[in-house]
Amino acid sequence: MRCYRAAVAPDRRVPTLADVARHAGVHPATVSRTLSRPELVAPATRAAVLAAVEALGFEPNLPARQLARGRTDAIGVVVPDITNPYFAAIVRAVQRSAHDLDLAVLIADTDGDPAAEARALATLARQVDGIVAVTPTSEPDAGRVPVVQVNRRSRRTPSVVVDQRAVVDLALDHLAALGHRRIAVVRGPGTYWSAARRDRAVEQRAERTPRPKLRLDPIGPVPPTFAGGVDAFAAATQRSTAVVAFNDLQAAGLVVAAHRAGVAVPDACSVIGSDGLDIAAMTAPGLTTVAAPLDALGDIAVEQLGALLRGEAARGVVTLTPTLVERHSTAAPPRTR
Amino acid sequence: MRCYRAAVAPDRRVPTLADVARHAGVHPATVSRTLSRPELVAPATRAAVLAAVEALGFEPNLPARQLARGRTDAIGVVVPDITNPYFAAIVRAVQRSAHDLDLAVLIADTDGDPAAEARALATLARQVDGIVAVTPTSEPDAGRVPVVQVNRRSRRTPSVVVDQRAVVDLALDHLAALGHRRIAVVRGPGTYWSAARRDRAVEQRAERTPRPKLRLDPIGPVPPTFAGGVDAFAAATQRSTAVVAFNDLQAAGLVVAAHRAGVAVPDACSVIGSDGLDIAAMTAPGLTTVAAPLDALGDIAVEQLGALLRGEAARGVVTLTPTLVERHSTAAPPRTR
DNA sequence: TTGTAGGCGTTATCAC
DNA sequence: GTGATAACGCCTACAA
Repeated sequence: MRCYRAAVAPDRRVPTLADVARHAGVHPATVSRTLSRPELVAPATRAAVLAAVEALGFEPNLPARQLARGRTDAIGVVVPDITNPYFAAIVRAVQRSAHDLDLAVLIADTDGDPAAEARALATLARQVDGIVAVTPTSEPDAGRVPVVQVNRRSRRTPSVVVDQRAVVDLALDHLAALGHRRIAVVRGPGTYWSAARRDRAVEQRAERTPRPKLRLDPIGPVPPTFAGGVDAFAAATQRSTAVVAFNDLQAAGLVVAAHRAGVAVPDACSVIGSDGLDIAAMTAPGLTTVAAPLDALGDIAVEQLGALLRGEAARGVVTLTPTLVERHSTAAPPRTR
Repeated sequence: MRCYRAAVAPDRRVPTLADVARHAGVHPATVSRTLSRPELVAPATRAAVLAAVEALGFEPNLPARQLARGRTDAIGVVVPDITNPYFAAIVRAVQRSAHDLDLAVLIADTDGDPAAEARALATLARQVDGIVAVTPTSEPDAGRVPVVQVNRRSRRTPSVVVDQRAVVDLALDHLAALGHRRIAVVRGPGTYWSAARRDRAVEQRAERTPRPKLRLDPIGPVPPTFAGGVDAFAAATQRSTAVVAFNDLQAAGLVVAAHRAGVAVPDACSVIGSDGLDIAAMTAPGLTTVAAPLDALGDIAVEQLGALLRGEAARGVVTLTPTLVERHSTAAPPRTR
């Protein structure tokens, strides 16, 4: 069996600023300046320095730079589960935006465990300048570094959230327009900030009683997973002609459970999801869903964090508006046909 | 609107080793020792130091430590797209294993762009001790830091791969046992190492002609996506009674396309996926699939990298064996019923 | 425009 | 067992 070893440079250690300076015949400080503030250095020396940098293949040692500068130029992002497409989408957006700001991204996956979350925060806090926390179930405390929260608002930190009332209205208005009058609304976990928020929106909607008047059946709380959706199907379709899921995973579960039960979607039962994940397009029929602006969620979180890092004030709470994506899991209720 | 600023400690700067030393009435070196090699310090002093650490809320400055130690205790992982559940699963595994080794994880998402990939590698290489590269389309060159590749073998670096021949055999044997004799095999992108590998396995299988003799229809190359699967459906079912997809995303697309075309799965057409993602359980019918040991892929990659970092030799190539997960997208071909 | 010098916070090698 | 001291590699007033 072939074996491999770390490719240790056989003789030459990695070049430092001093090496470059020697090679270019200038002082180390000049090299440093050439790299960080080129405009402060004469074109001729600059060229010489850059040539030397090139020749030696010099790359600044980041820990040294971080130590001297007092910052890491990295941010952390903590999510419960990176394999959940919802969080993956946010992480991707964060990663991109951070990259545009020349910030590295450290990631921590907490498995949804509050203890792991606290640990992750503490660990991250020591090696990044700021943190984007996507922690549905608990409020993060990162100690010294600034935090921006996604999908949870708090008094202590800026945050960017999705307007849950708009989610509810978009879903219910759509179903109402199709002719549904009795609608099951699947609740998310009681521990989720956004679920609590949505519950309230549903209650308020019931109180506001806009026309047409809807009868709303709260179901659950139900885990925000595919399995949760499967399990909730029976209860959800007991009395209602349509179901609003807490998220797309649940909605996909509902659709599959309907299929198994021989219930036609959307003809016998409408299902509407939430989040607008890619998988919503991958069910049969394709899922009508209330799409959250996932990229924007991440982008704005990073933007806010960037402002904080520059010492600027960040807006307290940014509320993003969802949009309805119509596919084929919703239609008029059976009796009106 | 409420505004927030970075929580700058109003008066007290963050405590350093020297502060702790002063507080405990010992020399800074003793504090350092207490933290990194407690067994070398007298119990009494140790207690005093730890008390001081506690009292001041001291946490070592990582960049300083990294500079002094000459290592970062972090690894990087680069993937084409973190929102692809396949890569997300690997990242999760990497993240966990790394955590167990007290290594932080930096993540880079390259969007499948080779240029971005090279950039990501270069950037990562400067801030981590090693890299796990999941780059299906190209061979990474990270310069000075050791690299372990996932799902691609190379002469230069250790790697951990899935046995593509076993994937092919598992899928074809399963279909053959059900009675299928003419089977479409959807090819992955020509740029993927694993796709090339699988193509070869398919060819070899055709040559080996085990009984029963199968007629294999290669389809594509087809993008390894849901849309790719949808598009490939017509061609794949032209002449065959079963389709082997390149991965689960494609398989899900095939199933949905079948549904749209009014073709019953598995009664009229069997579909088998590959990878064993969560979404394979989320289609209707549930996807029979050849599951790759995704967690093991990540775990072993980190393990190998860990060995490299400790200066030990790593095994050259670790080949992992997939397993068949039977669900409900495969059945006997129509004519045998 | 460039050089000087001190410091960033920790570790490691010595003596004591 | 503990203290002194010199790196680690870079940055940045400040001086020239």
